[in-house]
Amino acid sequence: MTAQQSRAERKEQTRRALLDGALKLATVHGFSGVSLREVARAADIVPTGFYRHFDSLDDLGLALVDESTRALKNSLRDARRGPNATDADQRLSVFIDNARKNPDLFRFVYRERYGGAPRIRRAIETELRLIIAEIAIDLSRQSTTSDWDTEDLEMAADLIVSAMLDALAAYHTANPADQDDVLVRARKQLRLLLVGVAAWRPTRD
Amino acid sequence: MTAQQSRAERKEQTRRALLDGALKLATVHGFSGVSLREVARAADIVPTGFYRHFDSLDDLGLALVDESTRALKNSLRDARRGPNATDADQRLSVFIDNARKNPDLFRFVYRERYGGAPRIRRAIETELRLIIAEIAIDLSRQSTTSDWDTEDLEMAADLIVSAMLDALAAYHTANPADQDDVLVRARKQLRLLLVGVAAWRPTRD
DNA sequence: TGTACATCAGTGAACGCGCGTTCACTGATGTAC
DNA sequence: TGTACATCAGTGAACGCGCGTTCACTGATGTAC
Repeated sequence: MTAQQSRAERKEQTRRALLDGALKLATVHGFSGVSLREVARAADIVPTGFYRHFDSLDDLGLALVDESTRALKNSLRDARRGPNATDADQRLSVFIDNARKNPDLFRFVYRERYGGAPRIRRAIETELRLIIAEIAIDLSRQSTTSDWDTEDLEMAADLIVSAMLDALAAYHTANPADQDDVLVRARKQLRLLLVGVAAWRPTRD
Repeated sequence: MTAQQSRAERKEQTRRALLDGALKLATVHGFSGVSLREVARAADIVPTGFYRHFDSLDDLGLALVDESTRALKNSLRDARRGPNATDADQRLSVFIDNARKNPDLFRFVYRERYGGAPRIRRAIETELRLIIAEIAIDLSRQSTTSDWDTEDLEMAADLIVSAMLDALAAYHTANPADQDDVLVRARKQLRLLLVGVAAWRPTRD
C-alpha cells in the first residue's frame, strides 16, 4: 500500500459525497425530484459508478432517513439533558442550535415525512415513532402525568415533536429578519403545549 | 348550436378532468413527480392539448392549491358552525367527516406544504396563514383569551391547524383497522391544545 | 523484499424511454349578416 | 332560416434532452507466497 488512503477509505469518501450531494439537491426540488445522474455528478463520479455504493436512489434515500432521524433524535436528547434542561425555553434553544448546524438534514425529515416516496415516508414514520416513545417516557417522569397511560403520553409527545418540526420548517422558510419572531412563536407554542400537558386529565372513553 | 353542450362547457369539463387527474396522480408520487403527459393521458387528451388550459404544470398546481385550501377552510368553518360547535370532540368529527369526502384534496395540502415545488409551497403557506388568522379571531372570542394579542392568538391557531393536518395525515396513513385509534388520539390532542389555551398566560418578554 | 495474481472503484459507450415543447393542422362550434 | 367566415379545443408529427441501466473495460490497490 503506497497511497495515503486505503481503497476502503476512498470508497467511504465517495459514499459520503453521494449522500451529501443528494441531501443538498433534495433541498431544492425534494428528494423525489433528484436524479441518480445529478447525484453522481455532485460526487464527481460517472453515473454507473453510483451502483458501487447503492442499489438504487431509493436505497440512498433510506440511508438519509437513518442519518437525518438520528440527528433529530440526538438534538432532542441534547435538549433534554443540557444545563437548565428543566426550562422549556432553554430546551428549545439547545434544539434549534443543534438544528442550525445541519439544516439540510432536518429539512429532509419534515419535507420527506409527508412529501416523499412511499418507502421513505414509511421509514421516517417508523423512526419518528421511536423518538416519540422516547419523549413519552421523559414526559412520564413529570409529576402531573403520574396517572397517564402510555398511549396518552405518546399522543402528547407526538404533538410536541410535530410542533418542533413545524417550527423548524417555519424557521427555514422565514427570511433572516423574521427568524427571531419564528423562534419567539415556537417558544410560546412549546410552553402552551407543556401547560396543556400539566392541565390535561385522562378521561375514560 | 346543435350539441347538448356548448364549446365552453366541454372545455370546462376537460379542465376538471386535468385537475382531477393531476390530483389523483399526485397522491401516488407527489405533485412534483407528476408529468404533463400523464395528466393529459388521464384527461384523455393529447399532451399538446394541455396548453389550451394551463401554461404549465406549475400553473395547474396553483389551481389545486386554491381548491384544496378552500376545501380545508370550509371544513374548518363547518366544524366551528355545526351543532354542538362548542364541543371540541364534535368539531373534530365534523372536520374529519368533511375531510373524508375528498381525501385527495386534503392530502394535497399537507403533502405539498413542505414537500412541493417552491411556488406551490409558498402559495400553500400564504393560504394557511389566512386560515390561521380566521381561527385566531375565533379563539379571541373565548373568555380566557381576552388579554391575548393577535400574535399570541395566531401562534395558538397555528398549533391547532398543524395538529389537525398531522392528524389527517396519520388518518390517511393508518390501515383501516387503526383509523379509529387515530381519531381518538386526535381528539385528545385537540382537547390538550384547548386546555393549554385556557391555561396559558401571555408573558412579557 | 519481489513477483504473480485477485479485487474492485470508477470508466465510457450504448440502449431505449418518457419527457416538455414547437408547429401546422382539422373540423366542430359559434357568430354576423 | 341559410350562408359565409371566425374561433378555438383538440390533433399528430417531430425535436432534442436527461433519464436509469447494461456491459465490457481499466488500472490502481491489496494479498499470497
